[in-house]
Amino acid sequence: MPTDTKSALLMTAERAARTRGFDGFSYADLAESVGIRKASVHHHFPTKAALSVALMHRYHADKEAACARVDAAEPTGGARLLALINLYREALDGGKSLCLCVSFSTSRESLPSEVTAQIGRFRMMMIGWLEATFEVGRCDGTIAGVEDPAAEAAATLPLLEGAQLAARAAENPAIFECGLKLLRQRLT
Amino acid sequence: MPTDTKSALLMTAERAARTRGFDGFSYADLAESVGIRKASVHHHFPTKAALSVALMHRYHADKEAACARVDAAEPTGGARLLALINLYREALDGGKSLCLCVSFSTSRESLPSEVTAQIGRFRMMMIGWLEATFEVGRCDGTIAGVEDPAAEAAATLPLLEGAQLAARAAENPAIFECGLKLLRQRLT
DNA sequence: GTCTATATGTGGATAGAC
DNA sequence: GTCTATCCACATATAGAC
Repeated sequence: MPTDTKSALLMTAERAARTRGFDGFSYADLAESVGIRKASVHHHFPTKAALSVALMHRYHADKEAACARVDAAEPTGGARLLALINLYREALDGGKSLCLCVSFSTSRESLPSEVTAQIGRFRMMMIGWLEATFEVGRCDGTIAGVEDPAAEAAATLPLLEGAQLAARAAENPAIFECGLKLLRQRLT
Repeated sequence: MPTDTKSALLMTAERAARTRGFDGFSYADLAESVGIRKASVHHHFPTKAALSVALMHRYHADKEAACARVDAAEPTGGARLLALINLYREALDGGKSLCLCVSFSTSRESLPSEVTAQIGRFRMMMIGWLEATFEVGRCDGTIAGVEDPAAEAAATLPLLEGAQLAARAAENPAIFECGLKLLRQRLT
């Protein structure tokens, strides 16, 4: 059996939000992509606000699972951080898209307050993972020059997100690489 | 004599774009703020695309001048970089607004390609200034640990922009401070 | 330069039949 | 669950008078 309609809508909506922004797609767009009518989209997600909450919820769970997989696959702090950088590069999709967190952060006014709260929780989760990763890297020596893991974590997430935003604005992934060069040089 | 209508429109539009995004304000909003009618706004800026170009043009010139003033006022690299950080914090306006470059970067789909090009030129200008500043700081010893001024510059602009974006998303300026803590500790 | 009036399109959302 | 049909609000933009 093919993917059910609700999942197809979530997938299509996430891609659209990440490439064109939350205001950049409409129920009409989703309907056409999935092959149903506008009214049917409203059956699955009564309002666009409800859709945004569902998207962010799924995104948080997905990324948290991805970080756990990185921890399981990579023993060193340096390798883990490199894996996260790679995830952000992949999300950039050659300069055409952003991660959902950055995309939603830029659409603040159009989103319900619940999504604002979800964004905050997502960033806290990511910074927590980064802090633990820098701590591991400090101990095993695979990340150079770490003195304050919490401060490193608080700086690394905005760097990743800002580099992604700049690269997408120019539709040029090289900008992402330039921004991350310094950090990458610290990894063994 | 009071500010002329065109300047008033640019000022109002920039504030609106920075707090609510380019898609977050309409000609009706501008008209009401300035005290004229929608059709009169079109007299000054025929299309919203033309308005966006004018905004970005003015913004580039303003920021370039601000950097020049910093250079004139501060002799050391560390003091100059600190002054730039302060400019980005002020643009955050307590967590309510972004700098125009970040705001426009997030509205890519709604903007004419000329603005995309302007954004690219703006970032090149800023990275050039940052590279020169890191070089000065490296020589005079007021920025610690500088080995590659170009890489530092390429990392610092996305950090500033990403930290601003995250702080605005949560409407919490403390997030900006946390992100910049590490960099600030390197300044004398 | 500013106005009234209007054209035209599109957005999110709902009612009610099948 | 999906459809047709429709509502209403608001967006950008234009025509033409003053």
